[in-house]
Amino acid sequence: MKRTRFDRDPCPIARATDVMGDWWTPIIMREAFLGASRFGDFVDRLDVPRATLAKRLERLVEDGLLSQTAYQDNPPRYEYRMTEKGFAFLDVLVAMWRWGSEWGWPEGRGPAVELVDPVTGNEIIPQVVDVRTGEPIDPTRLRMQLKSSAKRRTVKAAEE
Amino acid sequence: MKRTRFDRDPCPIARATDVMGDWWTPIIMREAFLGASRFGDFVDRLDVPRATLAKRLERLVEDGLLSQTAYQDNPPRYEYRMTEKGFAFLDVLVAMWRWGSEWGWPEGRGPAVELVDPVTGNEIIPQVVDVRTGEPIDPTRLRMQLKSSAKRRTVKAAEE
DNA sequence: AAAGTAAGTTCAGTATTTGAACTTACTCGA
DNA sequence: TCGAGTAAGTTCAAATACTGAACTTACTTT
Repeated sequence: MKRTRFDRDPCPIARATDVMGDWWTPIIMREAFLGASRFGDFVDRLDVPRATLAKRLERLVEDGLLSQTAYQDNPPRYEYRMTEKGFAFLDVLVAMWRWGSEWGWPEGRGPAVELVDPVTGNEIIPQVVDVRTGEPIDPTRLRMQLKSSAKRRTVKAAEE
Repeated sequence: MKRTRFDRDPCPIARATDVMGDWWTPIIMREAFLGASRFGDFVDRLDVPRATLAKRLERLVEDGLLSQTAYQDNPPRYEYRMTEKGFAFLDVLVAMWRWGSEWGWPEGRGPAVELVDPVTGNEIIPQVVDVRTGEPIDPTRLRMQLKSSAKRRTVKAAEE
């Protein structure tokens, strides 16, 4: 019996879960973003078990969030770098940051870290919005449904 | 040996990972948001193993993302409902949706589902932005650091 | 009275995670 | 040139976690 995989699921949330739902993976991506690139960088920063780390890096490379570049041949040694797909994933990490900051500590306390723009020095406060309106997502006005293109096709088929 | 927990980690991403990094949890939260409330609702919609589901619901209640309300006494039966903390988590799901939609399918294909506003009928395209500027997060201008309040205290101490 | 329902729990077999020790192929300093 | 050090894994055994199927409990319906 292996773990149920979501990589063929029609829902984008399930597909994302399949990639980043492995224990340690979001934290490994955080460190990759913060500059870790070699195996030892991750080991030094994270006390993650080496066996687990090796498996996670392998999968992240397979899934295209990290790329592997040899920096030495014998023995072969690699550097792991964020790909475009990996950078895009940052939005998820940042949404987790926001939620974790707001809800991850007991009342009255909060994290001792913050997000800043190194150019302006301003604090960055992430928020998820709708591109069309620029407004935050309203949970009471959010539905998931078959795409209108698929719907249209169905309607069209029904009309014929 | 038990799994390394991140619920005391100083990083908000780690705290979020601790809650939602369990396999099935994001998908269970998706269904809860879509209206599932009883044990059987989740079983019907998700073919999740009942034992796993029971454990996840228990932990989500413990962590305050779902609340448990008895709708019958003997035998005791509960309804699981989203709390404010659970609704806030929707931002993370929605960020996962966006990333999953864009990167979870092979080139040229995409998911057959979409997010819509049921009032206007418009598609909702989620994006993570900085509240201050309204602009998307630029991965090259994002640093995580000790909070300025902590820094200020240090600077002040140094000045004295 | 028998069958069905709802929400779990129990079970045994796999799979995964963990920490510690081991491996490989250099590189450096004495 | 010998021994120690480094880097990136791999291997191992023990502990957990996940899975699907069967079981339980206390009603409710036919």
